[in-house]
This record gives sequence, structure tokens and C-alpha cells, in this order.
Amino acid sequence: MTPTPDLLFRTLADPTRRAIFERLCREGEQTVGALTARSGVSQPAVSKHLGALKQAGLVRDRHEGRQTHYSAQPGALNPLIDWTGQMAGFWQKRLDALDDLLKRMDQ
Amino acid sequence: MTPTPDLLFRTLADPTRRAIFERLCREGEQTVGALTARSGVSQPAVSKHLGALKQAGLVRDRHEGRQTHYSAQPGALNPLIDWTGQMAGFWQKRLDALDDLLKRMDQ
DNA sequence: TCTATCCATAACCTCCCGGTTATGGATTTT
DNA sequence: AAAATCCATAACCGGGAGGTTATGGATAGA
Repeated sequence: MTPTPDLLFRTLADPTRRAIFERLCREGEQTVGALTARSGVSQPAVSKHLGALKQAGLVRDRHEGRQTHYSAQPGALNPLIDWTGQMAGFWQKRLDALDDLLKRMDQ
Repeated sequence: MTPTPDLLFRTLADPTRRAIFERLCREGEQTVGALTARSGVSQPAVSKHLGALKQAGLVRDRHEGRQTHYSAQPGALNPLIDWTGQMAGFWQKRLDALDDLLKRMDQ
């Protein structure tokens, strides 16, 4: 079984935090300062968001002198993909059953 | 462009609410009473969650006498799927660029 | 008709979360 | 050595979200 996507959903629910993650996905590794510059919130806020993202396994950090570089951790989205796939699967399954039923009633 | 998955993430972030949605996906249409029975929270709480799910387009309701039947609305997850796909795509793109660069340096 | 059931809404409470400012340790620059 | 920069943590605050109980409208059953 794939790990529960609970933490993932909670972490990505906040727009500011998700925006940070998106930027890391689009543009690759960034320092805290660079991320803060266009985030619209204070540097401590960004640091907190990065901490949350890290705890959810969505980002990695790399220390270099006095600055910290963050980068997106791609595979971390897999549980999300699996979950949506499952939900779609359940739906499809019930659709098939209905289809089958109708086919039997038809003949 | 696909609609922003913001509302989707926020709506699915709550475990109780997501559990209700999962049950509707697995087992199909359910009345509020049936959902309340195994939800662990009060009936008004369930009604509120269903309201949120409905507003996010994740469920449909069907009134029949004094009871209301809810069912999952499958296509609603598409923006989520698109979003995860985009993120994975960005990552892949940068990987390709890196690969290309290395190849050039090599020769 | 009278009662019981189903569900939605209102009113309220609590707690968590995202924001802020303040601070300090580590490192770079002058 | 002194000053400045980068970032993380602490402390605090306000608002929102999820929970509850209370209530009422609509429908089904007696």
C-alpha cells in the first residue's frame, strides 16, 4: 500500500506554500532569500513553509556557507498520483458493473 | 489552462471530509444518514463536509423525499491530476536540459 | 392529524495555522 | 576585528475551520 497522502494534502493546501513548491519545480534550486523576494510574505514565514514542505518530503535542503538552497523532491508526489488513480479506479469499477448489469438486462 | 486546484486541495486536506469522499467513490451513492453512521462525527458536521465537497464540485446531491443522496463526481479530480502532471513535467524538463548539457560537455 | 425521522442551518466554542516582529548564530565582507 | 548578510527559531497574535448542541422545515409513518 502507498503511504497515506494526508500530510501531502495538508501541506499543499496552503496557496503560499504551494506557490513556493511550484517555483521550485519550475525553476529548480533556490535560496531562501530568492524565494522570499517574490513570495509576498516575510522571510520567517518562508522558512516555516520550507520546513513544512521538507517534513512532507516535498523538498530537499542543501547548506552552502550561510545560505540554504532548496529544491523540489519529485517522487514525493507519487502518493497523490496513486490516490487520485485509486479514486478514478473505484469509479470506473462501479461504472463497469453498471454496464454489465445493463447488458444482462438487455438480452 | 486548467482551473486552479486551490479549492480542491483545501477541500481534500481534511481527513474526515476526504474519508467521506473516498467512501462515495468506493461504494457509490449514499444518504447523509448512512454517511454519518460510520463517520465518527455528528450529522451536522457531515452535512457541512458534504456542503464543502459539493462546492468544490466533488459530489452531487439528489433529493428524494426527506433524504438526500450524495454521489462522487469523478471528473472533478482532473485539475488535481493535471497539476501533478505539470509539476512532474517541469522536473522532467529540467532533467532533460541537464542531460543535454552533460552530453555536450562530454563530446 | 399527530408523531417520528431526515437533513440543513444557526449559534457558539476551541484550537490550530499562517502571519508578524524580535533575536541570535553562522558566515562573509570590509 | 567589526559590520553586514543569511537564515532559523522563539514568542506572540488574529482569524478561520471543524467540532458541538439546538432548532426547524419537510416528508413519511401511525
